[in-house]
Amino acid sequence: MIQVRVNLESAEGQSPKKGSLTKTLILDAALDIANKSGLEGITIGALADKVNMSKSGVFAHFGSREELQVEVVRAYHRSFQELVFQSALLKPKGLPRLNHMINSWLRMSVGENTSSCFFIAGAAEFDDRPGIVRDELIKSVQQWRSALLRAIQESIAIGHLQKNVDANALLFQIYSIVLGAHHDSRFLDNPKSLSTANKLIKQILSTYKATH
Amino acid sequence: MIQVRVNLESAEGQSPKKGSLTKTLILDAALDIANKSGLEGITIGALADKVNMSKSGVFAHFGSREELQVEVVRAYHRSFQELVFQSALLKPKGLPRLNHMINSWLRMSVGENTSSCFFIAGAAEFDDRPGIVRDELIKSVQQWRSALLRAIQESIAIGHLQKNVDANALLFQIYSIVLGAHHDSRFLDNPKSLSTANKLIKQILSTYKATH
DNA sequence: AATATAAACGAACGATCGTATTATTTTTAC
DNA sequence: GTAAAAATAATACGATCGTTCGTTTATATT
Repeated sequence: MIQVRVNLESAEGQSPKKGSLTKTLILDAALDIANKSGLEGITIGALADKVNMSKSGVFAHFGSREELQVEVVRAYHRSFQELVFQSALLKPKGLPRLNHMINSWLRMSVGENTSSCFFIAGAAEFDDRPGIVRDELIKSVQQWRSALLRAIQESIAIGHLQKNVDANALLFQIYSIVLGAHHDSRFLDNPKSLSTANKLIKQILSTYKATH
Repeated sequence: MIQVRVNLESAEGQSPKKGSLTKTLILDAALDIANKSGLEGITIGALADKVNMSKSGVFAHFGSREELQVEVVRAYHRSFQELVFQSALLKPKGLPRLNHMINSWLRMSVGENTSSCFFIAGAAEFDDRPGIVRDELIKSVQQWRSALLRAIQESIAIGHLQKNVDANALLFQIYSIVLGAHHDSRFLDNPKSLSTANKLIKQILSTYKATH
């Protein structure tokens, strides 16, 4: 199981300043809540209980609940980058890397635990709610989609996939399958959704595979 | 644009009894709200404003907000049945019927308007919230999936699709694409999502098409 | 027309939420 | 060790929510 944790961004100053320590603690707890109940499930009161602080104490670290949610998205994005994206860069370009990206993303989104992918759950939560949280989510999702698209294009350029493959269409197809797995797993409680998605992606990619 | 309306279920008694009239009115307004803001966007106060009634007046028609939401799901299901499913039965069995089901569903979910498919939006809203609303949603979705599966199986039996097609896998694939289109349209504001989905489904079905 | 029933209202309650204000404690810096 | 600064707490406010209750109005029945 892939677990998301906050990596504190103590880049600039080298004195952690205690305050940023607890802020990390709070964000960690917020990630936990959001994993189970979505970003809208993050309530300052519940968060305060979880970290044994007063509401106002928690609140003071962020200017508003919206800002808190934005920071949660950012924290998740950083972890996602690390766990899914950067680890895929260790794999060789082309299909190996693309496959690795998809697989770890799938495991993260449709894992055996109750957790869920923010990019998917958040999209549904905020698709009709404009604001900075939605903006931050879109930014993250587009970045992730760009990474996937790049991996597809590289697979084509290298010769792993056929030259005439429509990269954008394939991206849409892959993204849809992950959405489908997420849906079947979380909503319909279908335990086979992960393997179904894996099989399907394998099949699709093999269809597009270049004959060498 | 496909518009969802409440068809009052005055099957039993033949005197509409005024009360059920306004109940229909309320459900209609609730459908309107839910289309834009989801089932959780249905608030009794907002609903009362919309139909020019008092909160308690609205409330009295349903035992609770949850019951109200359940009735909204049921009302949507009836309309869905009528607009998408029953109209597809007029088409000949096999691929024509299957295509019709998918197309009207897609138009309904990813139309140019701001509306959204309850089965999709509701799934995301209630995938982590147990209760009677979730149960009702699952019931509806499973019914719709069964109908789609049947259409696929008939297409195979008739000989429109190859005999070795995995019906359940194809169902998953189709459902995922609609989810993807919904996602791209609602969250990413991609205006091409409908045509992308249509093209992809056409391509997939043609791959599985039996050579006759 | 009189009566019984159903529908709608108005006001209030209790809970929860985010947030602002003010005070207190703890940490940091010198 | 002491003063400045940062972190946390205590409290309260206003808003919104679903819900309850007693009353009034409208409809149906005889």
